[in-house]
Amino acid sequence: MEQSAHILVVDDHRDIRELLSKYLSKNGFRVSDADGGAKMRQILKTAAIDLIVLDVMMPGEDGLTLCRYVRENENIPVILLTALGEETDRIIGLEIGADDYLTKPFNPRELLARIKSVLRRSQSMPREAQKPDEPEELTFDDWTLYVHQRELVSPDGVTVPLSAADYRLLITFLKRPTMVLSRDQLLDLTSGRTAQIFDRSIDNQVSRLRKKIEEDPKTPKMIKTVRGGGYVFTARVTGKVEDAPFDHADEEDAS
Amino acid sequence: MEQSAHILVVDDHRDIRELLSKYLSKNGFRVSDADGGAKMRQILKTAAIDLIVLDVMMPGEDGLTLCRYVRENENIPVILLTALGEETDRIIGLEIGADDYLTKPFNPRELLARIKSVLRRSQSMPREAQKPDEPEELTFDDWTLYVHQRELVSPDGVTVPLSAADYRLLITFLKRPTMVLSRDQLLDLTSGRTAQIFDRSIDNQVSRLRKKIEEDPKTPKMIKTVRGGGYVFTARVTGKVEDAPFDHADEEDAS
DNA sequence: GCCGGTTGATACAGTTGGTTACAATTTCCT
DNA sequence: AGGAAATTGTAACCAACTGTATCAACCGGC
Repeated sequence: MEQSAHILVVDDHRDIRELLSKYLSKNGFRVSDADGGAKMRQILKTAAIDLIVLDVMMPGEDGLTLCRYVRENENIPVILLTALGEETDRIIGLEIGADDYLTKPFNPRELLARIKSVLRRSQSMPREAQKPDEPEELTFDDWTLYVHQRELVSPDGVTVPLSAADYRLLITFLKRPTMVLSRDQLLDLTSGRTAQIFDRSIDNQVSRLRKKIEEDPKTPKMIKTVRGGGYVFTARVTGKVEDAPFDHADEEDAS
Repeated sequence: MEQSAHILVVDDHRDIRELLSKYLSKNGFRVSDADGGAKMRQILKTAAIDLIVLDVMMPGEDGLTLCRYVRENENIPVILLTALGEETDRIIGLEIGADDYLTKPFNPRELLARIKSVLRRSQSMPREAQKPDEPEELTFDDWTLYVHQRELVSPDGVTVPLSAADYRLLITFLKRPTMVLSRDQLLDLTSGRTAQIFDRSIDNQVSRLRKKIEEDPKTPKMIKTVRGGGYVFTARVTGKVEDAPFDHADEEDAS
């Protein structure tokens, strides 16, 4: 982290984005911006963002949703911008895991101060440590997924190659065992996309993953279908946390 | 896939209940209401509730207590109604796990907006929190249903394949043994649908399930018909809880 | 550019479950 | 008791849903 931090500004108002971008870059930050969730996710995939400034009030996916998404899928501090009096948002925002918030209208200098403070905090105390008990190995039905290595080892000890999509789908399931996940949710959780009308890509992905991990893919034991509902991961999952301070090789999803 | 969400309004004032019920159903929601904790619990047993609107100020069990109860026993988002200025309640409410709150007096349209927002959030991002003490195995008359695995094993130890609908119906019964459930309730509990006039799908589903688990489907021992009333599951059900193996915390540490 | 691997789209076959229709059963009413 | 009406059981049908083979677009690495 020798060079300046890279800030992502997410706001639906173009003028605010431009204002903030200009102001922040004048103050030595690298800045990207996004007008909504889709763009945000795209940028997160292609750039190493250090901090996100996120407006709560946005059409479509609101800021809280996106904040939670970031929390779930990335490891990047978030500062929320809330409208005056939206105390709910403020409190919920912090509960969801925002690192700070600012009430609009705000003084840009104030934002600058918060950004520096949050960056200082998150650098001195790597968030990896804050993120409680992120398991390093996940075991299910005699299989083991070594999360950091993205390596899946079968009950016989054979390493099964997982493609990027396989891995994303599998870990999405492993984090939510026994929970029925709709295709929409799976699509959102694995690739951040929203489903097209006749989108069958999740079915395909499930089918492919089943071929790799199910003994008999025709009668799956672990990934069960819920007609009209989606899929469930039914095997018992146990997570093992090692106390290795590790830098996330994990966040760079397929770019 | 979704039809209209089913909202439960809990308030001790009859006029508020009626007002909200009317307003919400006019806006396309299905609504039930309860005047207190007892009724609330009863409804939660017999209907598939998607969201609860809960008044904090109530005689007897207050809203915060009930909110905590819901959090611990169900997986349903809660919106709290608090009196003006009761900031304590609000904050405690959110800490207890309410998903939003509204200060009385409020504009019904505001409530509507919050409801939609919470529903959107809870649908796009399923909460990972799991209900504690959820039985893992349910045994009835020498049969065993492995809940997480969605697998049913007969007295001879044979695994009987259950379709998604079979499973939903069976577990609905197993959770409510000796309770007469009307077709309407069963339909709501199994698929969240509301019955059409000549809806016989539950009868069919019962018939199909009987063929799988009754020794003699013509004279059922477990799923009995209550003419004019619905169906009852009459076998004795015992549940076995294994200690939760993996309480994966992606739950954020409250600041 | 070529090659192996990955992933989404498409197509088609196999399943599921809601609907319908009708038979069987129960209730109710003379 | 006899018969009509209401209720329930279930077979059969079919639309909707799901599994997966196949193909095409794409991507990274030589």
